Amino acid sequence: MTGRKIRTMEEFAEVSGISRPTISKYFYDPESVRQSSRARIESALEKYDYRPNIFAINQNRKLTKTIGILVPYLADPFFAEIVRLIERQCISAGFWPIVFSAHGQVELENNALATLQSLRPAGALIAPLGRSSDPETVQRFTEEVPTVVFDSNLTVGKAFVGSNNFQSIPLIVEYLCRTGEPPCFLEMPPVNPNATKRRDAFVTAMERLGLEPRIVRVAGSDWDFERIGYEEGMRLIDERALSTNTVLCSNDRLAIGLIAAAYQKGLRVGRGPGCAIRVAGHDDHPFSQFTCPPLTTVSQDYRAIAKRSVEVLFELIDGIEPTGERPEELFEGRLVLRLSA
Amino acid sequence: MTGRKIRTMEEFAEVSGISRPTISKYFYDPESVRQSSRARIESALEKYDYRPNIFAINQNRKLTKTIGILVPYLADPFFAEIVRLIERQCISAGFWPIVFSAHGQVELENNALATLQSLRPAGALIAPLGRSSDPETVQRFTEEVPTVVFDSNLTVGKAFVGSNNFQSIPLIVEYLCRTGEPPCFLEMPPVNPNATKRRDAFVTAMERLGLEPRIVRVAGSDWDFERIGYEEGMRLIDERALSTNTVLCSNDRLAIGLIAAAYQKGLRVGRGPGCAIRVAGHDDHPFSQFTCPPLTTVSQDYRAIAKRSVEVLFELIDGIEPTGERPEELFEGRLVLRLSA
DNA sequence: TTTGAACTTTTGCACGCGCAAAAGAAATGG
DNA sequence: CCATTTCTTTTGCGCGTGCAAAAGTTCAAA
Repeated sequence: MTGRKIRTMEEFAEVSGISRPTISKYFYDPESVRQSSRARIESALEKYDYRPNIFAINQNRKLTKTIGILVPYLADPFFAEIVRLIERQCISAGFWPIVFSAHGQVELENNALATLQSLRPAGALIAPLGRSSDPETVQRFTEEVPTVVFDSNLTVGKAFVGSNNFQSIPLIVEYLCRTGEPPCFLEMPPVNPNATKRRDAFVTAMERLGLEPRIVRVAGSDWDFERIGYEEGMRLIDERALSTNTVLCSNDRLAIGLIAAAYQKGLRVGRGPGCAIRVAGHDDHPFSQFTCPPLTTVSQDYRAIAKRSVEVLFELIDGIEPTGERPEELFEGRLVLRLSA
Repeated sequence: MTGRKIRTMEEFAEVSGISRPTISKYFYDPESVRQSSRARIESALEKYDYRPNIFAINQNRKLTKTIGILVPYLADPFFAEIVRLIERQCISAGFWPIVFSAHGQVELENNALATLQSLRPAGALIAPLGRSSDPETVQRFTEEVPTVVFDSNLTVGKAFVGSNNFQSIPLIVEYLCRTGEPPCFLEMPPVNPNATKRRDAFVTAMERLGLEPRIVRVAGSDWDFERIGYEEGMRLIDERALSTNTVLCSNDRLAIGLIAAAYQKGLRVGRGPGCAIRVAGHDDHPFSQFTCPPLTTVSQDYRAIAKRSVEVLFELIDGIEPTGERPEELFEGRLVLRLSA
């Protein structure tokens, strides 16, 4: 890294001895120029510190290399993890992922969408807030940029990739019924379609087993699930409002809060003798294996969801539009038996 | 939202009846134009859906409204939370935060730095990987863009904002010594300066109390701290290698893993009678209150760190350079007494 | 080995993208 | 009437893209 500062492609063309249009081609796709040219460019790149101006590039190119990722709440370990996987995929495919979080608020989601759109990304992967999303804004966004929706299935975008709640919930319901008292369902705040789908799946599963589905609604409408699970747990235990010793939580974060409440109240959690309550979750989020006891849950297939979302988006970007219905790819959950239920 | 699509500022100037330069001024700072002009522009904005082209703006303006945020590992709840706070601050000040995560890898950190730099941000808030960072790359970055470093104090950038490990660690060490057996120190993988600072602070604190500082080094060099804490905990318990019943972990994530290991091994964690081991952490990260038992720890002042980092950056952006030494602002930890120690 | 036709890649040039900045003139407001 | 604010005009930011001409490459035939 020596030599004078290079500011423009023109200057870089001079010092590298290659014409500017060719340099331009090179930066779009290094494969698209002759080997000898590429070698000369790259050796010049080692001597001079030059990077094309992103803004000038994007202003003129039809297709950007930017990919927008939007999640409802990045501090949620589920999203943190899935974003991590998605980013990795994008980077290794030569794209530039940019992450936005709505932090649970519509205004921020709309804001992020607007910012994202003005970045003119090649495509976007979005997990909308869900219920509190502003449908019009999301809709308008998806009309402008090729979008794959994941996790939370608003019926917008070109495709959806997520988990099959109607497979995963019955899986754990049947397990719980087979091995002990039938569960009641601790319902997460209905922030998105998953919430209601999981509840409905629970009802169906229980009825199919000839059992009465008992649902416990929780107060709160934000993303502070551990707290909600904890507070609701404290209340339920205090008021002896639990009609069964088994609780299926609609997600792991809720379960973590509930387990904390049980601990606080001296209720032993688990499926062994001497245990007062069984707690199960849904998602197998990154920290669920470290609860005490470790959480029995249904995993979401993080890798598959991330991988497939990105694949579908790349197909969209390459102009491969899905024919017929808007495709919805649902991955199956896997039972993760640990000690809490 | 009616009328034809507006594509350029020129067109928008036409339909709003205001000249283009004035419109330009408005978008840079709505306060900078006369009330009556502002009103006319804003009423036009309601009728026509127009947003200036980001790329054209940034290409020409010296000062962007973009602010880069870089953290080493976004799936770490500590960083997720602090990023959330920082983003909020930036947005409410009219800036556009863009978040990057190094995902624990140098190449990705360098990559993010390069991408960020080419976005020509007004400033950046970065928490470097630390030990594995590429000093040259980080250094070069900070020379080009006004940078505040937080959490992990590499001696680059115009300022540092973080926690005072030499205050927080003694705080909890003294508490632990006062209320039971002196602790040993479960050392996090030395991924960044905090790791070694906390260890040194532990040694100093113990020596000041006339006690022998015992350090337990853990294997692993990644950011998978819960797993590391768990595996190391299992090993320590199996081998009866713990010389004391009290363990101070250099961060909460490690402690969460250790508590899980203790649970697995049937060791009751806490400070009450019948407890076999006391575990304490550092950070008070968002989920520490939901461990079983809830984690005794020292809090980092998230809000203060986020707030002050952003403030200092804004001062830098406004041209207020710190005089004299590169300032380092350290916030104090607060003892958070819960049940684990 | 040389030649030459057929291809492929590179070059030089000109134009355009949407906007900022600057400067002087004109309009507005109190 | 003078101080602000706005308008008009010009120049330029750094690069993509299309075009025709030039240079390079390949390969079979001489």
